[in-house]
Amino acid sequence: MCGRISTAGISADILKAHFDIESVFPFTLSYNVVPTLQIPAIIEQNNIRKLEAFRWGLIPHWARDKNIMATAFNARAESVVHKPLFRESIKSKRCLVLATGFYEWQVSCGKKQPYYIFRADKRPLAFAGLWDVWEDDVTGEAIESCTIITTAATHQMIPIHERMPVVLERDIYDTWLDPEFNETDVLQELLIAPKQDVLEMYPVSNYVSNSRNDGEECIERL
DNA sequence: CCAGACGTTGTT
DNA sequence: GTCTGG
DNA sequence: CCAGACGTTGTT
DNA sequence: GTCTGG
Repeated sequence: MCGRISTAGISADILKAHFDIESVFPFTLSYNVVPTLQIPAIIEQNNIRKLEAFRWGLIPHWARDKNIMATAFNARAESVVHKPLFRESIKSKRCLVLATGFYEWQVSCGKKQPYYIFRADKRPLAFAGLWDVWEDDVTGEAIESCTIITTAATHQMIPIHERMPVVLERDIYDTWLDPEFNETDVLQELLIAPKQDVLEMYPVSNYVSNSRNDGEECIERL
């Protein structure tokens, strides 16, 4: 799993209804959302922000230069609580990264077949995410960055890929978004046991494999 | 103590 | 910032 | 993550 | 092979 996700079909009203949020930002629908584009995110309770402002890949506030952790594009649920890179964010800078679905490439016989994966109930997915703010000592430039947490694939996903993003359920949102809550053992429990049978998937064309491509064709069933 | 690392995926 | 390795 | 580029000079 | 852009 990586940053290739889709916001196809999400609207502000849908987000309000599903996430119990009072205000949302205006944003653009995208079928093939790459890490730096319009991925909505909820940061803390009742405060939803456009992830466009965020850089994909967590840059911890203590990083000497902003490129040092360019490859922290995912965090593993199994270790996120203990890793120096994530241990601060996991305590008080958790967020939800919202999408209607994501893509994963199944490799067999050396060929890659992309799949579109989404909730069977058609609701938006809420990925468990982390964020942080990094400031340049010299220029004062501030960069907000984020990442999502991955876990072992559910039995449904296994045929396609070994890992998948942590998809949180509605009853978890409040706890996950509460910056005061920092019982890391409880948080880890939430992450490592993904709910089964929540997702549905179908193969899509290779059109989506080029991240410059966007539009309905990305999620058309083959 | 100080210095240096701090990450994941996928592929080999 | 905080942990690990030496 | 995957796909695609990977370069410079001079001219508009 | 490795980096960049999306």
